[in-house]
Amino acid sequence: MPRKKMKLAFITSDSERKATLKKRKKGLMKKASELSTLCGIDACVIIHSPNESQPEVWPNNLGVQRVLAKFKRIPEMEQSKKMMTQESFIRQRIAKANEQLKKQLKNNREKEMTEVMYQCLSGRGLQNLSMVDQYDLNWLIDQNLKEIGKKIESLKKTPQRVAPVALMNTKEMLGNGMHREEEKLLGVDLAMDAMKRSHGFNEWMNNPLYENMGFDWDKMMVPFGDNHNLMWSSFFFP
Amino acid sequence: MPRKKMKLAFITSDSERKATLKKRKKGLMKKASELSTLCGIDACVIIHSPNESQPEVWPNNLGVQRVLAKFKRIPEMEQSKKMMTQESFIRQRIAKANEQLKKQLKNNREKEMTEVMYQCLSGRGLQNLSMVDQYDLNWLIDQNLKEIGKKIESLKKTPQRVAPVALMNTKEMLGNGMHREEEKLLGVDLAMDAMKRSHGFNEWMNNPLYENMGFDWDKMMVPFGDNHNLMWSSFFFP
DNA sequence: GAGTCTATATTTAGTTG
DNA sequence: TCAACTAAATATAGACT
Repeated sequence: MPRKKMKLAFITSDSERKATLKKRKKGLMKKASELSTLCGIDACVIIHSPNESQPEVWPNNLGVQRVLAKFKRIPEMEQSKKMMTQESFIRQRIAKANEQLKKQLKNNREKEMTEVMYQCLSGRGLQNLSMVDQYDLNWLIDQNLKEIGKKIESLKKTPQRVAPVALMNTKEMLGNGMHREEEKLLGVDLAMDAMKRSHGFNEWMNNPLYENMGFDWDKMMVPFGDNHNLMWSSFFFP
Repeated sequence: MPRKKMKLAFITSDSERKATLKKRKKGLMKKASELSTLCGIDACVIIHSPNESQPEVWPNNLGVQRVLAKFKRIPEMEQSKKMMTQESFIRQRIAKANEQLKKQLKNNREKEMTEVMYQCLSGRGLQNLSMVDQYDLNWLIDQNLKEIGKKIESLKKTPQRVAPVALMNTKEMLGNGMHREEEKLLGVDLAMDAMKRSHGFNEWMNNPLYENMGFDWDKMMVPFGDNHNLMWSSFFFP
């Protein structure tokens, strides 16, 4: 909806509500008409406006009767089976929104961890990281190393000897810090600019942003080990 | 509809039709849901897809039953009165489209005549103009002169004496050609650039563009004098 | 109120994986 | 066939008449 994104709730102003009803009723009828024409199907729409003794229908009285006749023919039990009920419809939309949220959160988490990795490589230590963060960082580094490994494989034909890096133990690297050469391999010099902001990760873990947003964390959690703190890891980096 | 403006007709390709049905069905349901929420009304949608024993309905079985109960309560005779039938709905849309077309055509005609006026002022004669064109040109010039008159009135406080131009007889001007000063008043020098194209107006009157477009000229004509050739004039410049 | 206009929001045809 | 994406087409909220 234009000019302003309005929220989907009952419009309290009488005049506005009436205007919207008029516009959208027309729109709905048009859509029904198009659907029927394009796909050659039988359909009907019935709208009971307040202060109107007559309902407004599409396509017309006869059409509605015909569609209703078909509808009536279906036994009660069957009707409630495959039908798209209002509830299932809303449920579906919530599920979709949650999925997108999840994707975005995973994305954000990856970016956070990438930043931590670069901070670590630039010399600042890991002492402020929680177990969860360390776990995710580990995962992220492993992913990067895998990619590097692939790249090295594809470069094997050249005479330079760089392969060993890919075989190094990740925890060793984290513990001992990396040497200048490996840093280069990871593109540190080029990406150093990305290190502008620095978050307190414990604060982030309790970020109020993710509270009260009707997001069912329990349902989304996939068990992975016993440690409840591993929620993030198990969910985003299984 | 995106990417390409598709024509509103039965989609022959099975797979495409099915895909469209799926998308649009969802869209229609969403619209119905929004309308109901925003305006607090009772409504229902029923769609019978082929190869589906069950119809798909909004909002749900119970909701449909309730809406139908209300619908049934209305006596047959009344039902067909105020209802928006498919026919009246389409008729309405055609009327609207025709109105827009009419507006556009009037607009175009005004532009054409403005061009003719400037051609005339730049020295080329009127010998190729039909009676209709001359009539409309006359109308257009009168309009322009009225505007000039108004402007002059609002400039009366200044000492310059320019008023007489607005009082000149339009036909005299057309017949005798205008003098340099009046030309300036009409903004000829500034607008001379607009004179790029030149149409044969008789050709234009029979322009195939306006044939076979389902446009009911007879119904749109408003009688004005006996001369059938005055159609344009009477319609656009009454 | 009922239309008209127009800047945005939403829908969706066609495309891609 | 399906879902995701994207660019274009449509729908429409708010402003204006």
